[in-house]
Amino acid sequence: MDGAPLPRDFFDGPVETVAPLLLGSVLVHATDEGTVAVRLTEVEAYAGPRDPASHAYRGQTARNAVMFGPPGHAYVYFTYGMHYCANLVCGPAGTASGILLRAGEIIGGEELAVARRPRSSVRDLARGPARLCNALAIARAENGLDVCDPDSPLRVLPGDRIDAAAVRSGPRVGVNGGKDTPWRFWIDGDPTVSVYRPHVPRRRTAARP
DNA sequence: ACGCCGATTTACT
DNA sequence: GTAAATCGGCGTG
Repeated sequence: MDGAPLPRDFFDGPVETVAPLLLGSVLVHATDEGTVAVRLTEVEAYAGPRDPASHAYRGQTARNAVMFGPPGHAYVYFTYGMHYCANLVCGPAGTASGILLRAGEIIGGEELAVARRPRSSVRDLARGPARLCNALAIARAENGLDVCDPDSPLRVLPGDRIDAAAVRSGPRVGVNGGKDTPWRFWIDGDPTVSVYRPHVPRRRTAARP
């Protein structure tokens, strides 16, 4: 897995424009265990403070601070008490927009990815945002890394160009606000695209008599 | 095939 | 207190 990462200006544009162009690109994470690479097949765009579904909607906090920084950096957040999800910051600094990496196909280091996720089939290794982070060992330590830096352990490399006709879009997964915004993008027919689950409010888990 | 549920942190009301 | 950019296990059909 070699070659120059995507240039920073690739990410320096409207997030909903950049997100579909990111499909087919390759995210690489090198650790002391080895290197795993994933070809991105599904992403979601989140705009800044004007997008009710975005973590930046209510302004800057300690968690989302990276979103307010320069483009081309990884915003990794922890959710549901156990999972990590990764975004790539987009647009000019301060725009606070990001592209959630929802799914991909493992194209390098499959053995290591399987070792990290022994219960998953090969197809499921990075099929879902938290699974993708798990397979690539992306966690808190990777928050803020520059994916355009050739020396960074976490990088994004250009991939084969995806024909625009092969890119499909639809509503984002698991979000309440902005359901009418079709900012989920995926490669049509790719088996590693996550299964679409419409948002269903979960019943409260609290207070039982 | 599908539905329910628990795990358990973070941010916000 | 409670919902959240989730996942895997276990139940039922």
